[in-house]
Amino acid sequence: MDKGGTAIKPVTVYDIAREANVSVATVSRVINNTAPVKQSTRERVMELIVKHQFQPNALARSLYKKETGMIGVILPDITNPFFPALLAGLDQEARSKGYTFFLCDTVSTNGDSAEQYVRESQYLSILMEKQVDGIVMIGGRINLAKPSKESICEVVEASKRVPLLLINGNLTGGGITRVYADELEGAELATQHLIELGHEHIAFVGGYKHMSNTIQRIKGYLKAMERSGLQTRKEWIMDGGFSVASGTAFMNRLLEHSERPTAIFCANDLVAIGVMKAAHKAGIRVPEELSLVGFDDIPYASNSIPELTTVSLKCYDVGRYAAEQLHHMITKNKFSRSIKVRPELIVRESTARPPSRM
Amino acid sequence: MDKGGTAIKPVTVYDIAREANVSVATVSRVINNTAPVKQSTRERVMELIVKHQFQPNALARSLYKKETGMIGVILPDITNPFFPALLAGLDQEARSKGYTFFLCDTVSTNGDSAEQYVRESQYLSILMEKQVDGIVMIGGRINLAKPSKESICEVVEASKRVPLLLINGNLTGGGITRVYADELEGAELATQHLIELGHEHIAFVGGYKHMSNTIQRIKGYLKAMERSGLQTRKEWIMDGGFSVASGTAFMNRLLEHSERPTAIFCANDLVAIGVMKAAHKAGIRVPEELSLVGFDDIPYASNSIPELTTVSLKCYDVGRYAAEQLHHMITKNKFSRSIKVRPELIVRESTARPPSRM
DNA sequence: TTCAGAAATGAAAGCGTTGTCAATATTTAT
DNA sequence: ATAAATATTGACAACGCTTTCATTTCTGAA
Repeated sequence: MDKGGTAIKPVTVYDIAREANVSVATVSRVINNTAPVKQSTRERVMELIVKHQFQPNALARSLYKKETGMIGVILPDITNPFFPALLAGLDQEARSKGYTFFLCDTVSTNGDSAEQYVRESQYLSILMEKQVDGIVMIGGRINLAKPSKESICEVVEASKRVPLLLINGNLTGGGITRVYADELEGAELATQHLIELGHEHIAFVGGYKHMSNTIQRIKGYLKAMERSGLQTRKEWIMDGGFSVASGTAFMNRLLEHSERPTAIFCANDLVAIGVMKAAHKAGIRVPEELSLVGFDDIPYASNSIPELTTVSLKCYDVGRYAAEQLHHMITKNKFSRSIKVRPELIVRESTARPPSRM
Repeated sequence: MDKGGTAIKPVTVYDIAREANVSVATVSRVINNTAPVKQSTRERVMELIVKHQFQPNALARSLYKKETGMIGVILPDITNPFFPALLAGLDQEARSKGYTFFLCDTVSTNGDSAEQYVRESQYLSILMEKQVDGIVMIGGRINLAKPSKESICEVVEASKRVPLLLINGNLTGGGITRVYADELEGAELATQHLIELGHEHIAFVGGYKHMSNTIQRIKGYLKAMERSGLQTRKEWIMDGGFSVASGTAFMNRLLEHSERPTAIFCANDLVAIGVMKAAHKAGIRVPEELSLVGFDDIPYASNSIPELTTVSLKCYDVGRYAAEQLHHMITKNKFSRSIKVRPELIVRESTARPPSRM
């Protein structure tokens, strides 16, 4: 247990107390301003504290106080540009309330989602053992269209022990508080935009049909199409990925047929960018010959050429609300109500009227 | 301190011990396999542990053992696509050794760097109070060309109390262990590549001259230019940002003059993308009329149209080495030697021979 | 049966804080 | 000067765990 050599022996309240000729209680009082201390002794203690650069041991404090000021965040992949905005919102709000984050990225290097799920479980345990004040879960298993019985059980069980909040995802049972974006409405918005521009042949590509977010987006797309009495085609609804690479693959598959849609609604921005690349390579101009709308409004969406029309899920707001709700759950220990946040269409350059028929 | 209502009263070793009719010592022994326990009692205790889903309190354990298994990471902005790869490397290596991360993002919402620096200090304190086993600092103040006396002092002071490792940055004094990419060599590589393609008129744009990374990159650029006896011009060396927006601004400024470079080496990929956008708007084709090389090899570099030639700083490796070194410092308590990792040129589509003169 | 040695267990100290409660020092009022 | 306040302070238990050291229980050999 001893690490030998170079480390300075940490100074404790006892050291300070001894040297200042007071009791540890008094030292504690000046540190925390928790009770009046005579001016002269306060100064004496303070001096020693700065002299020794004394830093109270948060473990001991938390052990006694039963609060750590830490919030654990479990997310599937920090690399996904979708998350930083969410985290920024969470952070902003949580920091102002004195919390600090414990980030747990469950991404598996080999992309194996089974491995990812076990890491979610592991982190859930670790966070509880570390006595975090609350836990936020984003994506991963809770994002499955059909979460397994065990997943639900595990999360519900955890939520009984520690304030736990779900962001986005699909774990609606068990009375767990959620803060989530209305993906269905977002998809409707996107599709409606295309329709209003005059498009009638609209494809949907991207995502995974076993994930709830994809299902919601497809539902929204279908709803908008139906409302306008527009036909949809099986071959024009494709899933199989959220990446740029999958986007180019989708587009290339679309290109194999003689008939092509005049607009594509992509499951997310990355896919849209992939589609844009493939279109570019095939000599198809966006938006003149092909309109594209993405989803998520990742920072890069405004960097592409042309800039991408997309729908913002208001991640920053989602994060803020989540932190607010969680704080409420921690301090009042109530199950808060779930919050749905409404998305917003961001029109940029990748959409236009369809090419006129000849 | 009581949070009332819904929370389950946590079960402790005492509860298990009482119900199993053994002492807490025995319970501890079966949990940690730290001494032989009779098979029958081990089973009895185990049963109760799973029955109550007992989870030992990591605070109490760490308090006694003086180790938390946590590594604190202080970085300036998780949003910067440069970091995820670094973190992935760190994470991969550190997790295998049983550590878990404590991520501290010091970004300030209003972009005020002064605020950022105080947050670095705050986090440094918080991490030490939370008794992390080690700390990794990336970017921020340590990245300044001239770090302030106080910064250096503070970091050196911290490094005396806890194993501390710097990634990249410029805090070379004080005998602090660093793991860093050789930015100078990277810049040389990039410039050399352009020169070998036949370019003679090469500009450097981006970065901030008060930051050490920018200075290194400019140095490497100048070194390569000089070696080949190529002229450089004051107006073709511009700094002022690392963002896409600043990139387009640089390009537009370049466009104001009648003479233009045939190639631009950008301080990072984001700037390169901004330049590319501005070039596209001005009707200048990349790479036919203008070659572009970026720096960092962020994931997006291969998503742009055309794909960006850039230099990889081997972030993943840097992260892995850092975790290795830090682990060594934690367990052996030695100051490890600093490690320099060599960058690599990634040739993609944004560079070509210069347009032939007419 | 008896005893040495091994195996299994328990009691209690400590890790570094905070908070309670009682004791002491200092004022203020009489 | 003295009693009755009030303002400061200290001793100690508690937080939940691990580990040391001593004790008890068991094993097999004499």
